[in-house]
Amino acid sequence: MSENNNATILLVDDEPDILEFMKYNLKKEDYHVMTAANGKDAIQLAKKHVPDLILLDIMMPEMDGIETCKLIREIPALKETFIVFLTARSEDYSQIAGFDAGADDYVSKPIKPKLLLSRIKALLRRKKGDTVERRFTAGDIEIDRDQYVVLVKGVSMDLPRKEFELLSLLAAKPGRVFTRDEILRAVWGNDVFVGDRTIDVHIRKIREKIGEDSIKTVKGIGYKFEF
Amino acid sequence: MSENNNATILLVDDEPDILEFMKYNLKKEDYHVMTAANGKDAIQLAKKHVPDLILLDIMMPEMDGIETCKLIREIPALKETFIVFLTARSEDYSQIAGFDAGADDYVSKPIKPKLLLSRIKALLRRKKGDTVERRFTAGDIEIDRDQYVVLVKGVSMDLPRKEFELLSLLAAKPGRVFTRDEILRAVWGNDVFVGDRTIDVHIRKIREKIGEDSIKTVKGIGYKFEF
DNA sequence: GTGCACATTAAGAAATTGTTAAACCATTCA
DNA sequence: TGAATGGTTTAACAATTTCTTAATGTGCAC
Repeated sequence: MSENNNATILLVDDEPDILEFMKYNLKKEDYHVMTAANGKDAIQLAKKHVPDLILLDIMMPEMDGIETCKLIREIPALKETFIVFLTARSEDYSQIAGFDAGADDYVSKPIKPKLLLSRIKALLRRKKGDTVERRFTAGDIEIDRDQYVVLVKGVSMDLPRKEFELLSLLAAKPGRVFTRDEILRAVWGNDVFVGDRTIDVHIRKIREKIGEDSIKTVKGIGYKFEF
Repeated sequence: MSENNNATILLVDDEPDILEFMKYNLKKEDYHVMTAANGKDAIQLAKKHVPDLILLDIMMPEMDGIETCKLIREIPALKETFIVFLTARSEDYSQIAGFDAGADDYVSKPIKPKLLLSRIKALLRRKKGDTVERRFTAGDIEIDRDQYVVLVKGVSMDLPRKEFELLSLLAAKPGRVFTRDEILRAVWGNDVFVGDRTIDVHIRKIREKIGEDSIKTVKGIGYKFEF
């Protein structure tokens, strides 16, 4: 059974067979798929229907993947879009200069559907441009994203994922109020819908663990972290 | 019981009370402690008896911590020395520009001995400018990548390749969480994809051999090595 | 008092990891 | 070549943890 992946993926490759093959595999996973046979078409399409992720073959006649990638990166509307390069196996990771061009990942041919899908999933899970501090302090709590722990007055405790992300979000900007919508988008992602009370429950658990008045309720708006 | 910390630490602070307090705590842990009340003296001392780590108060009359730090960083003999800033709570992490000046870490006042000590330990554990150590120790396991051997409490045991690489990866950065994706790429390579449970099985075997709680599960994220 | 927004709790759903055994694979050795 | 061996991966299922929901309570504003 496939999950609900409503993300849109743009496939760019000059070989129709590969295009078909990948399209088949992606559709099976409920992704919305668009295809283009060259860089120029790809850019046109991407501008029109902004995709969440672009799978870009490196070797293409006329405009190659690197070139296409650079052009895409200059389009403001596509700032949030992930770009994954498809490379021939022989090409070396460090050689391809794909990352300089603005790629987020690369997968080498021949394509293994399972690998490709897991990579796509991993990318879509994280949000673009999320340059969060790896470690910061707020009052007497300290958050270390590398270790995935929060220290309360120097004592380490580990919160489960949602609690950690939620606290992390609030504590990163002490005093600033986050609306429920903001919290939802940041912690749960753009296309996840959970009940109204779900956030409350997580807040409750955090308060239980790090102190009742660490997180303040701003009625009608949302929550904020204060110290 | 304190371990054998023969590292030398230079304490720099203009407040005698704080100096005493920290000296007491560090000595209790068997560190060799030197103190200085201002930046100038600190530099003199550091040149003479090269310390492993310098604890440097930011706010000091005459020459402040930042300035002192910059000067220290220009002394070749102190290239390997870690510098940790002591900041007042209110000062913001990003504002202090301490990292630009060449600091390796910072701890905010009021000083909590436990936190401070754990930071110091963490720093001293890794050697300055280390990429992938060929040989390193983490808790009571010791890994020698050249000989492909791991010693547990001094007893050598040979793990098969995958287990060795996996343990090696985690133990090289104690405390830091590695996601399954990261582990896959590091141990199996970028192009290989193995089933979801494969990593678990290897983790299990490692735990069997070097102790159940050597590797900690961080649900929803990955694994980390701790001691 | 009524309505609205949030708080609390406990239960069951969902997701993730643990465990085991067996299949698979490559290499060595007779 | 063909067992034998040790290592790796898979698959099935168990165990566990985390998440979400739903029901109910509380307090404040109008």
